Amino acid sequence: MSETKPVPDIVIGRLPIYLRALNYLLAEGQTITASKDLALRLGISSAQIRKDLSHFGEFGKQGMGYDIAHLRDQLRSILKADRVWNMALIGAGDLGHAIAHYAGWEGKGFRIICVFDNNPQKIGRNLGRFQICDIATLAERVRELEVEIAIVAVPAQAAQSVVDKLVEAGIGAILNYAPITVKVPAGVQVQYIDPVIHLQRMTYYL
Amino acid sequence: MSETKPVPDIVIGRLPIYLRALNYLLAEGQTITASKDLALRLGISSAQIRKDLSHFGEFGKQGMGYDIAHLRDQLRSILKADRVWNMALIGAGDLGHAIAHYAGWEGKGFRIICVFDNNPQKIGRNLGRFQICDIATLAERVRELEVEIAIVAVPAQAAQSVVDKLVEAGIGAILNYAPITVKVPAGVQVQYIDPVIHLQRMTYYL
DNA sequence: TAGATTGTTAATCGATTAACAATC
DNA sequence: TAGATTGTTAATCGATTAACAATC
Repeated sequence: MSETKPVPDIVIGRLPIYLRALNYLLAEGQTITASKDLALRLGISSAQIRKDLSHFGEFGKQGMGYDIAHLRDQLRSILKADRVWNMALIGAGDLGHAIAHYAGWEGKGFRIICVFDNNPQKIGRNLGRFQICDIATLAERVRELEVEIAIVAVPAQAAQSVVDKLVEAGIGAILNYAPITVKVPAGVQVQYIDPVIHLQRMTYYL
Repeated sequence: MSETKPVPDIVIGRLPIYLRALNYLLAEGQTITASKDLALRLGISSAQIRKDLSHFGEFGKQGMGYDIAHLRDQLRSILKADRVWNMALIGAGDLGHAIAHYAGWEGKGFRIICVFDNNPQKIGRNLGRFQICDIATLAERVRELEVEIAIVAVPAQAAQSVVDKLVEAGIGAILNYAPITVKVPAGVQVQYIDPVIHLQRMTYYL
């Protein structure tokens, strides 16, 4: 009888946007905000923001709004952004190179701790501060290093087989930069980053 | 009386995914596909694919499915992906560097043709094959070079003012890598790329 | 023809919004 | 207290799906 409906994916998808905005407001030195303020900043209705938050509890005070630091902490907790996540990077090409050097992770609780490739020319060489490992050693290293998230930066043709290996190795979340939709078993999370897709979503309107 | 409802944004958002899959099938040497095939590959219902396409015309044959090359051409035309778009890159930091060197654009009809920064230390220097220009010269260069799309790769604190300058200069589409939601007038397109947002959308489920 | 798949309609499902009592 | 804003309900809106006649 304790049928709790899961929070819709679309709501979860907005929480990181809220969290990002709250961090920004904090950095600006603000301490209080209202759903109307956030709504104006984010281009989302205030009712939607309140409704989204209400899935998780009551974080505001009537007449006052929200304590930014408090709401930030709550969202970090809900999203599990209050801990550090170990990530593996698969693919040591140009794209992998850029991702490995990207600074935006650290400080947000995400860190790349190992890099894999299947090219014998690359294995053993360095990519930034990492030694490139043979993808054949993926499963054991993922276990040893307690990797929970993988970033896929291999060519489209290789992506599905890499993803299969990752799933096999017990990875639960994959950030896929390869320009292809991949198949994963239910329960494994995949998110996509493909700039071309975003650009084509805009050119239609130009 | 010619009230034509615009095609929903969410439908436009899926078209590039379809196009990407069709290109992949073509590269694999296939010539025909059915909505059921695509559905299986993309994790989308076949009814939805057919409905999405029906907004733009009748591209299939009953009993047969779709000619891949033909449907690909149609989608390219709808999305205006059958021409070349000139892009300006704003921000010559680490992220801008990675974006400028990213190879995935060319061949898809997108090309960066100029790079801007506001740092006097950087202006005049080279970023890859580009000489970094003063952002103060943005408007005139955008006009001269017929730039229609901008990629924003500046720190969050600078993003809104850069976006304001871009809008002022007549840019109609912005791909924003800065981790902040920006305000633009109606009619200006913005798409966001922030890996942290994608990662946080997954950790909730882990 | 028989089999398959489209394009489209109507039904279902889910998400957004408007409105307001509760309350700080 | 008066004013403001939350959390939540009910109404609206829009998107997805199931089903099937049309037809290749």
